[in-house]
Amino acid sequence: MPRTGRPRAFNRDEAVAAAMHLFWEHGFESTSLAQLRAAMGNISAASFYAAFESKEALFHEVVDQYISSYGQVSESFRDASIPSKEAIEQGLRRSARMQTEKSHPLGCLLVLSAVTCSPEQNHIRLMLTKERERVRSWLNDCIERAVANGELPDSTDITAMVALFETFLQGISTQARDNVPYEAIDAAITQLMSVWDVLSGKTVDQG
Amino acid sequence: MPRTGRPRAFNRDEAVAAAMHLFWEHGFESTSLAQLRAAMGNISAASFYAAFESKEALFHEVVDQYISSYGQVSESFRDASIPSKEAIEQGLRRSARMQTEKSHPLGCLLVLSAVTCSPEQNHIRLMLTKERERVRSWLNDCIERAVANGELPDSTDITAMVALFETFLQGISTQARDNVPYEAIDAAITQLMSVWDVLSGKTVDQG
DNA sequence: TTAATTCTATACTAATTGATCCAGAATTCA
DNA sequence: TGAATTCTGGATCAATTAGTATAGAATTAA
Repeated sequence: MPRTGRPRAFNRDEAVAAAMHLFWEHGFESTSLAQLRAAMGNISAASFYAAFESKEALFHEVVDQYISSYGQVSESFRDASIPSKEAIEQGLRRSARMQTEKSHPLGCLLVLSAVTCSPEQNHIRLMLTKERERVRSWLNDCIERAVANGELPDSTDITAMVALFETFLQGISTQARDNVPYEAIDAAITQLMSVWDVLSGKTVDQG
Repeated sequence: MPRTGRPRAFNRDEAVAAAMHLFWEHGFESTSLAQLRAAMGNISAASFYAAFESKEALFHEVVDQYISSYGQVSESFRDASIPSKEAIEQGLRRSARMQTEKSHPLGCLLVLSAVTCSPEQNHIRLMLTKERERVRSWLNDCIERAVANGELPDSTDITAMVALFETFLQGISTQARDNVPYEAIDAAITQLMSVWDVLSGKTVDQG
């Protein structure tokens, strides 16, 4: 927020959004500064570094921006006001829908943009791992809640259920990248949720 | 197979294996030629190009090698000699075990080594997508078999079931990378397979 | 009007990227 | 032995990588 000085010639928020799309599509390392600067409005290297400090600092900003926008779909897992089953189902369906939207790159930025990287950039990968672990802990809490309030029996293997839903959730990214349509993933979620009914002891009759 | 000429000073198979580990760990683009040459026995650039033609050609060779070794775990999906449920369960458990082994990089090379890449290398990504589609078609055939022989009812939503298992399968790569232990994924597979029993009309009693 | 401040254009850096060239070394075959 | 063949060491290539230095332009506050 400079009170004085020459005003910036480009829109910072728009520039970050453009960078997000590039990082999302191509990953952190495979996105070059030249591409970034071009997409951010053909800004000069000097302008870039004056505004964002470094490629890595920009990426951090992009991740924050992603989490507080597209990433909100997984907030469903934290919604304690609805049954845990609903929370999980909603989180999965919203994730699948968001990740298959055509208005932005396919899949999840937190899963895709640095699953692999060079040793020098490993801290970037670990940073995204930490973000994924946050989501995992929400899923864990959600299922613990279900056991606590009787939605699921005490004998529930919580670790297994967390791994079940999180593995599926993370798989959506690759599915989306491979152009599997939303409808197919959505139908798979319907099947997946029947695991819950089996556990909760409901009589399930499908077929 | 040269009949004459100066013999190669390094073991070609070992070199390919070393390259596989690097591509697997860091991905296609993030693995540099310098790293490759170092890991392949400190061979010179000339030796590298004489033996492998290019980085891309080497990667193709690595993918072939991977498919006919570690990748064999998904051959279970093609095993028509056992019930489809068993085939799928076995394929998933073997994949989970292989991908969490400590003797090589975590996760699946076909899923991880080029999910994202620069536009110039997009054909590499598409090549791996095709390999994943082969596995998908095996899963599809496997489930169609189950419906054909009465293992699953005619009303089964085949697309949904394929998407269910394949999404989970692909999610294992990220889970493995995030150091989720085999036991947790294995327990998740147990839960996942109960979807099959629900569909097939078995009375399921867990909990 | 002037000083302080902040941004931008241009040129540039050192290091690294994948890849090539060439001279010489090591082998087989005749 | 000598010719043909194949590999290796070392120098080199143009292009690209992330990032910087500098000078001047554009703004605000006094």
